[in-house]
Amino acid sequence: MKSIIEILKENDIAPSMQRIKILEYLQSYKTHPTADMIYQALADEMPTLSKTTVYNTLKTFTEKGVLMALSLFGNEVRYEYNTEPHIHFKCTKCDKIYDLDKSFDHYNDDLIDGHKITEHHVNLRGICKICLRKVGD
Amino acid sequence: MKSIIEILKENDIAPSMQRIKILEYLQSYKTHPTADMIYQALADEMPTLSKTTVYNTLKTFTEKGVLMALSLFGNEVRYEYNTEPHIHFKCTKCDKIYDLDKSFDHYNDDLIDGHKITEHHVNLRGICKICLRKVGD
DNA sequence: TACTTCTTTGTAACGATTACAACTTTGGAA
DNA sequence: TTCCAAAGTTGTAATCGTTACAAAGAAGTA
Ligand SMILES: [Mn+2]
Ligand SMILES: [Mn+2]
Ligand SMILES: [Zn+2]
Ligand SMILES: [Zn+2]
Repeated sequence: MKSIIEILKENDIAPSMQRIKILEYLQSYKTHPTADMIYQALADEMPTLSKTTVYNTLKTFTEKGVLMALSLFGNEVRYEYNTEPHIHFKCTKCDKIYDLDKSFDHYNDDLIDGHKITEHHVNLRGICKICLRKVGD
Repeated sequence: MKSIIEILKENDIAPSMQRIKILEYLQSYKTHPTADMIYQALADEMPTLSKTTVYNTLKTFTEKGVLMALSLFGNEVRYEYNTEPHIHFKCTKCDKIYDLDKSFDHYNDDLIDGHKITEHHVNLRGICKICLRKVGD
């Protein structure tokens, strides 16, 4: 598997400690965290880390295509390490985000009604299986 | 066609002047406006209107199912008067939002992997036909 | 070394939204 | 009618996520 430093270099991003740790975090935790969640998670290990650095880094990563930024019902942006196209489901009870591997037609690089499509997101909302079970109690 | 007052009453919402004007606006202008855009548009006609009222009203309408709230790439919520399921496309150049009538499998009321689906959004991003033409210049 | 550029940091500012408490309107009892 | 409780509206302050900015630090290069 490709190392984090290799991934960064391939994308013309200098591999600073901050950037390595942030990408490492997103590679390990597939929870679609917000910038703040990432900051909180790394703050112990890196006491001098600045939240601005987290935002800067996420911006850089997203622009270079290393990460995907998601807008999933709410006014905060969530990030994930880039993977195959997949569907997102967010539970209205517990706010957890699930990846669904259901297939769907995706139109990236297509032209629809004359518009050039560069991103395609399918976002579902509802009550997750765990919360459904709790409601039944 | 059903009157605005009828729509409100059917949904157990008392038809105040503010609520009528806000729903009227969303019925007439299919631009997926933000709360602030609605406020700005109505402020001339209703000088005492409060932005809080706009937020309260949009919340009520959304909870009652009169409106749909959309999260389309960005940290502000957009609203539209409820219609048939359709795809949204947002231009990264001009930020305009287009409705696309392309059909897609939608899973409302279905169960996927044990999760109960209540909302299904398909959001595309790219460069709209108008901005594509400008780029060519 | 000195210089340039990139990166990080802390603070302030910003935009969207919510909390809250006071005020106003409404729709029934009495 | 008059009175009151509930519902609705308003303005202000607070909060949250994010961005702007300028200073400080690190790294690379001649
Ligand atoms: Mn995902
Ligand atoms: Mn629409
Ligand atoms: Zn849940
Ligand atoms: Zn455009």
